[in-house]
Amino acid sequence: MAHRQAQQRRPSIHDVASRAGVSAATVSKVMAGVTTVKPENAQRVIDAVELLGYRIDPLASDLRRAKRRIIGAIMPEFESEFFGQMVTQLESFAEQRGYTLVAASSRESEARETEILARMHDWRVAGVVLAPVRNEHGPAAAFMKANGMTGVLIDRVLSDDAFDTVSADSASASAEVARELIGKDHRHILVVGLSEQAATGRARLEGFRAAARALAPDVRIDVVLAEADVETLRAQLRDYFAKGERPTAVYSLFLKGTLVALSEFRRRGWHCPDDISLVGFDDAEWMQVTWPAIAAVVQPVRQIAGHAMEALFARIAGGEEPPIARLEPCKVLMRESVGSPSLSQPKPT
Amino acid sequence: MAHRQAQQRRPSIHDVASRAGVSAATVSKVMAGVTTVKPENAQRVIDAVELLGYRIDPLASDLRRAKRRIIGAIMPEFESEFFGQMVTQLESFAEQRGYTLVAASSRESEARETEILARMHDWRVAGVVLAPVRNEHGPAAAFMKANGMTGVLIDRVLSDDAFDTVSADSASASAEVARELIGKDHRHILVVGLSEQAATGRARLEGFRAAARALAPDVRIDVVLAEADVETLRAQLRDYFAKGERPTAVYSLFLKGTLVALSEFRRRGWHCPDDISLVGFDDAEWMQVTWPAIAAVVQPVRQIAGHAMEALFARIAGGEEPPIARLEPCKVLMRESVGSPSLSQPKPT
DNA sequence: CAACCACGAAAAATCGATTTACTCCTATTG
DNA sequence: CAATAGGAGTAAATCGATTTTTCGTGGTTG
Repeated sequence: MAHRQAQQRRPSIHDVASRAGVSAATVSKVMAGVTTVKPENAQRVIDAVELLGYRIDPLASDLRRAKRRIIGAIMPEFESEFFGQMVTQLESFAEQRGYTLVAASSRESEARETEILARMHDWRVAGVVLAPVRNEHGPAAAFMKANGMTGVLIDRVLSDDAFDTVSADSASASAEVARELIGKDHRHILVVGLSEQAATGRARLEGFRAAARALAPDVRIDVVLAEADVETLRAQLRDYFAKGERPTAVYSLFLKGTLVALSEFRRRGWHCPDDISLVGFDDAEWMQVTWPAIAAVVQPVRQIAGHAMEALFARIAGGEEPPIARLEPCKVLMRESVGSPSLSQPKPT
Repeated sequence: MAHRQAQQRRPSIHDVASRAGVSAATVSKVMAGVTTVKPENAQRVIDAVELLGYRIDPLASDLRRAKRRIIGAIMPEFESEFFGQMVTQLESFAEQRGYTLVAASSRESEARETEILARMHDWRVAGVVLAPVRNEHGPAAAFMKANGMTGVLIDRVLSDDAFDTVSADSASASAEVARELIGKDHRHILVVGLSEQAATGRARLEGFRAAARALAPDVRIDVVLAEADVETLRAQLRDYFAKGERPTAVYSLFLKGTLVALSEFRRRGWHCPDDISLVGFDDAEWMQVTWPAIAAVVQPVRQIAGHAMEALFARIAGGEEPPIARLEPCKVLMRESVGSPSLSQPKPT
């Protein structure tokens, strides 16, 4: 029945042991790099490993160890550049430390988020990097707390009393956007976003508002916030413009909002920056090749991922310091979608 | 020393067993839904499970079983919408069957690809969904073959003699693009792509060329193919235009190529579709909100993922039929970036 | 020269399940 | 009524490692 020679069972530690004429324990020690093994025996083990092509089964290995070398990552989605890069980075950092990353998408659902977390808990992962759908106060974080899981919260979070958090410095970046827009003489600005991401969204909004008001007390800042759904935001934005409102600039607090704003502009036949200016939080590759190129806040994905993993591994190693909240500085790329309203005639609605 | 109650060990099957007053074997049977258990005992087990919050440890469970319920997925990158959606879909299908998906990015490197594969082999995954960096003839597929791994190849593949393959029907989609462009009176078309993805790229190119020639024998089709690197392609494209070539339309065989084409257009101050038309293989969300909206070939991600998983699980279940090569039909979305050359004056270079 | 120590290696326990093999019992059948 | 079949359950083996315990051998010391 054995028609394929490759189909045979992989060698186990015992196969190596018997081939090298030692016990399995000795093989284990050699593999772990323990020194108390006679050089001659170590060599025989190494030869046997080489000969048989032996590799440790991480599953069996992890079962016995105290801490399993698996890290879980939960992102709201994989489809955007931001989270795509994030997963890539996290995986790469995990790999560097000999951990396996298991990534899952909560698909913007808090219910799924908790389910996935439960499944990761079943795997007894050493730690979790959670980018919550909503914010740090959701059921997922509560679940982690209740079950004594170790983890780090990223992206749509500000700070937490149980977990380290790492996110972009939304407030500072937004303040810089405000400075740019005010500097270009915008005095009527619309901010669009989602109110669900409570803390982060508010930080972006308030950071923007405070900076703008400080520079130009007469500035008018309108706000269109949808609860959670992008399509609702689209409808609200449509209503807003339909009322005849004509801000000279729009600041979107998140990527999808930028897309929605752009598509509304095109519905109305407005062009950036002549008819209206646009800046969005979150950069994407395409934004620099379109015409006009879209101004955006670039989040430091690498730093966020790096510091998140750093914090996580510190906790896994047993760190007991009070949790810290990290804010990573963003870069604001002012591109062609932003101009000065004074230089162009506002088109009638 | 026990300062946190949540920190305690999770209940094992033995804890449940002793609480229910039965043996571990009985608990295992109840969990597996085996019928040969006295209803009364089954109930006691269920109660104990409920009370202790017991959940099976998939690691321990998999160690004992013949087939481990882990699926590996290897993608060239996570940053693009296509692969992001792909991973999301694959994860969701895996989850439906009670499998855990471990995804890794080869970061467009064949060396990494094989490394990752080796690591997945260490985990003794039940199967692998591999989207190879190059094509089906790379070292990764060879590794899988040599080690008797079961797997499915997707995306940058056409067919293989050892593995099932699933990919977009590049040739038909390209033919449709050709029909559209020829129909709009384009007679000088540039195709840009990467030659590394041999088979797929050639299918797209030949599908396009054949259909175009059939409809308009006088059509001139230029081709700019870079070996593997996007920046090289950019340079070659720049050279091409610098020579004074003025095709009326560009067909990009892959997403990054579309980005490169767009950015070269903007360097030269050309606008779509007045100065030049553009169609790209691979759609993205932003393409419908920019001005102009970019025409694109939409790949059926859901179908590809679904059929890949179907094929994979059939193999895992022991299917021994000869491998089949599936081609999923694409949709071509003609958007504003495509126009008729006759309607506009070509701008001098 | 007996007692003790250190070293290296093997034996055995362990991790948390699943599966096999075996033991009771009860019910059916010839 | 003895024999057999089947149901329900348990003890033990197993998966493939790691870790703890035990053991034997030499060398040192009092």
